[in-house]
Amino acid sequence: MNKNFEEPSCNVCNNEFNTFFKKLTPAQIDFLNNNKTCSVVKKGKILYEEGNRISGIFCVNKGILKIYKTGVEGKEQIIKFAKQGDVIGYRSVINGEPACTSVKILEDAVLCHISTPELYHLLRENSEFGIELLQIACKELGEANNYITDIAQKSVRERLAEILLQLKDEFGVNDEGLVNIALTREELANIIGTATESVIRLLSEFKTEGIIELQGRKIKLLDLNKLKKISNVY
Amino acid sequence: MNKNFEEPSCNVCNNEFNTFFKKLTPAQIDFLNNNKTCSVVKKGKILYEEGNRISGIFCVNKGILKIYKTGVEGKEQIIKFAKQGDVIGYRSVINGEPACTSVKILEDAVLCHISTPELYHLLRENSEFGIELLQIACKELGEANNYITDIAQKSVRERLAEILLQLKDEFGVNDEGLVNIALTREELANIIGTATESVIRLLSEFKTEGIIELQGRKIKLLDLNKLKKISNVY
DNA sequence: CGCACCGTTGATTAAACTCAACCTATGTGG
DNA sequence: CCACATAGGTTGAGTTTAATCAACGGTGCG
Repeated sequence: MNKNFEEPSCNVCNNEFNTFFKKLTPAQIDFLNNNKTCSVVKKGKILYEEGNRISGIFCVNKGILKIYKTGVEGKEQIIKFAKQGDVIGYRSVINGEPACTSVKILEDAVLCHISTPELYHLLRENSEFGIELLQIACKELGEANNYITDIAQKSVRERLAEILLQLKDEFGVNDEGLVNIALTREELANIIGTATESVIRLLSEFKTEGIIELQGRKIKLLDLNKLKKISNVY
Repeated sequence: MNKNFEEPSCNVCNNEFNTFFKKLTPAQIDFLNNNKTCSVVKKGKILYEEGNRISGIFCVNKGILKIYKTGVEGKEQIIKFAKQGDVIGYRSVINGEPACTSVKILEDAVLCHISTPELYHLLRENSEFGIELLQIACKELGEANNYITDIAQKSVRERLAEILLQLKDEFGVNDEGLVNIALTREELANIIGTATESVIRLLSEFKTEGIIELQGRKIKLLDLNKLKKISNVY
């Protein structure tokens, strides 16, 4: 845990991102600020693994995190990503269970840790805060349900198109139009639940069809309408 | 809405099932009792559909409900079932969105309706109640994540075996050893995300292998260990 | 009686996985 | 500095799984 950096203030996160603690009183925000512990975590590090007991939740101030499960024969299934303003680990903390996912840092991150007792203190003291967290959980639940339907019913081609659009929406594009997240082909495969080779073949099909452009791991979406059509999203 | 029946009391549900309102004060339980509206809903009825605005949540006092989404080309994807003690509809109410699932009654049900303002009143007044609902949401979220991994990685055979075990755990068996839920072959297919014919073929395989016994729509699991082995659950 | 729904089986097709080989870039140790 | 190892990316061939299409039997109901 590197401490040679300026710790982000909860007020700043609160103002700049759409955080889940926006209903806290100033005094409660101070409480958070005084009790949280922040750290810089380097790319490649594993924050925690499936089965670990975790001592609290993490707020993401900076960076990109990959949240995944390990399925049959060790195959990784990516559940979601977390970035600036997101909170992770609350599921395990709230249910008092070991983590059911692992978390790996994809881009150097700044994370703030709120311990379980501190979280519960705030949840008990401020019911609006609990409602806020409930909203996050319900939002994720809706997304998970959509995802189940997609994986169960759509072809790999449809799912890949859909994921490319989602990644663009979630991470945006840089000034060259490249989507702001660099994933290996294998990681893309582990999101949509397919084999690496299938992703490679489909990406090069999309490229041939002029729908996308590839620059190593970075992808530019050239024809959003075609992608939407392929993905069957309305 | 048939009113010729005895309305269940929240106290009774609270004592007999593991409900999410066990942290309410007696006064708050009274508030619920006085404000809820109960109804008998017959098998086959659709309680609400994807896209509907719903005016509150439902507690299940009796019956079995099927919660599903409509995916590509109208194909149904079953997300989960609800029974005695379960609560449904909270995701939409909390997020202030239209329902993202449809609900159909599979077995005659007794349902109690709590309106959105009443729910929020209790959530604001009693933070422990909010935590309780948060726990339910987090539990479902964990199940959804497991399900995503299963559908993405396991074969149809593995998934069918797993679902049979889950249905037994969730609904139990009657005195003849038959699992207490009657689903059509198509519905089984719509849980695991496959074609009806595939389910039929696999069920008859399992039967030939002496793993299960079929009596119309009712299923008896004869060899749990083999099923666990097939399903790859540890 | 005839229609609708469900269940079943067989034959064929298509989607996607697996396996294998090979290439490139990058990093490591002798 | 070279030899080698490692990880990621790509392509082709062959195989497997599961979907699709089609036909048909049973059951219940208006």
